[in-house]
Amino acid sequence: MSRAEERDEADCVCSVGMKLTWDINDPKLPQDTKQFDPFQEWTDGYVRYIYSAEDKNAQRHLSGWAMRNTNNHNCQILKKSCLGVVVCSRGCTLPDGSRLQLRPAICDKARQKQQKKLCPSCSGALELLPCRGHSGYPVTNFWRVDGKAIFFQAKGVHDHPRPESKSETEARRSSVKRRVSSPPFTPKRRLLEPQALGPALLSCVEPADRISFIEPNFPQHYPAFQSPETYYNPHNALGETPPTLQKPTNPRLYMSRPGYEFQGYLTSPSYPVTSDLCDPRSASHSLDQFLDQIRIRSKSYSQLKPDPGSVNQIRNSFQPDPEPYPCRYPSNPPGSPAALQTIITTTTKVSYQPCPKPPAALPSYQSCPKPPSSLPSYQPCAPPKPSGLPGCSSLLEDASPSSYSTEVKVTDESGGVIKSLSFQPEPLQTKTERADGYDYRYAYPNTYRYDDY
DNA sequence: CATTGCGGGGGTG
DNA sequence: CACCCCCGCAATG
Repeated sequence: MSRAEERDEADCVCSVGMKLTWDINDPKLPQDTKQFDPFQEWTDGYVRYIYSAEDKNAQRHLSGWAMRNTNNHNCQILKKSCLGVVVCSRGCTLPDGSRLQLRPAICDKARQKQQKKLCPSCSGALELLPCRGHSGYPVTNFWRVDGKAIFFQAKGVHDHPRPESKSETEARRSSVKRRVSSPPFTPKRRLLEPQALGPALLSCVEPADRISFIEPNFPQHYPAFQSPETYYNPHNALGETPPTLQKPTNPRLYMSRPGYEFQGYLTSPSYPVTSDLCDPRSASHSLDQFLDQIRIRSKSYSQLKPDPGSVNQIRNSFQPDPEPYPCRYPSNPPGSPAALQTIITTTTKVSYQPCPKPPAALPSYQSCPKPPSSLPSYQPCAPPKPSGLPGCSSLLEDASPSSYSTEVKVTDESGGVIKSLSFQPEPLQTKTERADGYDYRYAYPNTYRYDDY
């Protein structure tokens, strides 16, 4: 009966995590969460989820993206940053038409070694496309255990194609090993990413993998069959959980990396700027998103790395924003009224102010050797208890399925205070995401194409 | 051998 | 001070 399932499959427009207003740095996170989000393998954008502490994948802090541990000197919160993706520097096309997009090794050494290898397809050099999706820095994921929940928050929008998922990489490894003893398929393809193999390989090495990785309520991420439409939206194409939670493909994602000349990863400069505003993510006035937009719009595409400095200035002048990120409404066309509403409404953000250290009562993320007295740099934390706002828990309680059972239900999720964004939502034309003619298959080769088979 | 998490430490604005 | 990154270490598989 799983409430979560019911909700996801239905028309929930918002993840449990997004429904509530919280920030990973809050001294107190929403308690008494009654619903959890199904695990999200490929999160992208500024999202938050609340997983059950029982969720294996969440426990492992898994992600489809290659995330490496980053020291944030805060043992309560685990921070990981994206390593990007390893591609063929020639941008060659694999036999099946897709492109090589390997998962960067997490270990620095292993990664260097990995990059010395040659493209299995054209023998060209491999190249690591670093992630700069978060104001010029890699996208970051934060994990924090609190009570029976595992809070997840992501910051940034990946500006590079997806690498193999972890399970794919593992599958490839084991299959490569196996091949040594008895090669079942064409060796050449074997050397390529599993995704290039399509169902064939998957069917032989993936099942267990996938099952272990994907929770019951997790749709398979490699649809056996895909309609032509689906792959326009790589996220959906991958059958990600609540399609609703996935952002529409964003053409700009591949624009900000002018340094790379292989066309495969670049879109035409004439990408629709408006997509930003059509994108639910743009609806947020959170600092991060704000920065992102500024960066994307004002920086010419010629600058590889927006200097973090200027970004920081903006950041500093902007109060940290425990921002209620707007919900996504994937199942809803961006141009639909409901979507529009979602876009233009958002919860009032609470001003941030330094708050007294939580009385060391913070549930420790993991055994934290440090004496509680010296709680590691705890952010200028949390919105002071918005006196006017209902507590999170009560919110939760109220968040009965009925209160958000339709996409149209967009208000009040965070406590009732709603306001419109400072920037006008553009006329929501039913954006054509491929206005630039960009072929997302290359951006997201992981997206199987039905014609591959 | 790779992954994961921890934590010291340097650099920057 | 917050944030970024690098590095090495240890446990684990």
